Amino acid sequence: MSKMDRRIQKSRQAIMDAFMKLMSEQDFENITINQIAEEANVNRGTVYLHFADKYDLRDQCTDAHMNELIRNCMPEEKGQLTSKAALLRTFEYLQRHASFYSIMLTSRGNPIFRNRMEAVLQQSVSEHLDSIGLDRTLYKDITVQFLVSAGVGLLEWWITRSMPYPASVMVEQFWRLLERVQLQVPDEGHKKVWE
Amino acid sequence: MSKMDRRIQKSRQAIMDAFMKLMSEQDFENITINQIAEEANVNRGTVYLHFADKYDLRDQCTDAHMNELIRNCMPEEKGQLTSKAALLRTFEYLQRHASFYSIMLTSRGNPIFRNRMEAVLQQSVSEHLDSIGLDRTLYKDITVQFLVSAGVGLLEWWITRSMPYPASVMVEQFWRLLERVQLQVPDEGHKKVWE
DNA sequence: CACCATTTGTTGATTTATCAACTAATGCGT
DNA sequence: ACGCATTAGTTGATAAATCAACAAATGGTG
Repeated sequence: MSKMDRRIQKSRQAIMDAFMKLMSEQDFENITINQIAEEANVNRGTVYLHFADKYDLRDQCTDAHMNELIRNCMPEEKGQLTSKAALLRTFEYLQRHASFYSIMLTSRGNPIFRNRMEAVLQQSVSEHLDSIGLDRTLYKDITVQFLVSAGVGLLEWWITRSMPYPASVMVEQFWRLLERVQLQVPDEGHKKVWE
Repeated sequence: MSKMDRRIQKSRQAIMDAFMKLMSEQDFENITINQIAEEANVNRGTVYLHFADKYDLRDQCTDAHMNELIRNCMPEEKGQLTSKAALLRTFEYLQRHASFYSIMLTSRGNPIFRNRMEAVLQQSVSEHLDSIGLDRTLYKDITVQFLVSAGVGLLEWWITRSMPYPASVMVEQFWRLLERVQLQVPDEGHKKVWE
């Protein structure tokens, strides 16, 4: 994965960077391969050498960023998003790369980000639930989807609204909500929060 | 010249940029080809594909910048450095690219910049003297060398002292000195300035 | 609708960059 | 002076990028 010919890395990066730049300037559908190649200073054919078309480029671009996110925020094996530290890293990472994620999230009509993000969290949350043992009255798949939707939705909300709160506040609030559904060991004692 | 394969332009540029970066950090003699290749993100062999060795790289780097200077400051054919406008463009250009020129000028022991600059001005000044007709009592070659040394020396002085005056002041002062040796038509009337 | 320009993909021949492997040279410390 | 490690160049096989030329699709304008 990391032992590729230098040229393909450079070309891919140049093309992706060019694509992102164009995405920040105009609507996705209006972007042409010619523009991308020109902006990337790459022959048009080279684009097709790496990407099937615009859409494939958009998807791979998303995936690349998503992998970076995982690599940076959840260095532990089996991407654990279930510690406060990891959560904070993630929010801060998104904040640093807001230029990308806000573009990807605000371009209406492609739920790619949401889908990929959900897929990533699906596994992470599922494994976590296995490890802590779930209340017998709760269906696992339903609980997973509930938590994943909540998490991704919260992230999207935060990004698309230009991060109205600092990452630390978001993590704190999110953590409290997780405690309420009793899927985390409470920080302090075992007092029931909804009595 | 400008219709080359994209790859060679990119490679040459990357290598030259890397070289300049290293020049700003350490002494020329201590720079290795390995460092250059690594900094440029290029295979070591690629360096040798474009440059014979360190010294060739240093020279070509100088020439490239020099050609850029000429192209930007003296767009007229036969590089005329004999108008106030061209002079101002030149000083301002040097100011913009001070990062390069101050490095090249302060690296002791290689008069490459001075030599190339003089060569460029030699021709320019020589042609100018032909066009305005020289005082019979003055030898042309001597006059040329006098003016060229003065000009280049002034440039070096300005750059190496971190441009203590704005470009406009330098041009104004330089122009007045040129007037004093009566190789320029005075801006205002024909009054003798040294009477 | 028809026209025209642009874009889209594809192809094959060519050039360039990459990599690994090698020898020679240089330098550095013991 | 002797090893020992790094650097300097070189080489040949391979992979990638370039370019030009192509046919097909698209999209706006009269």
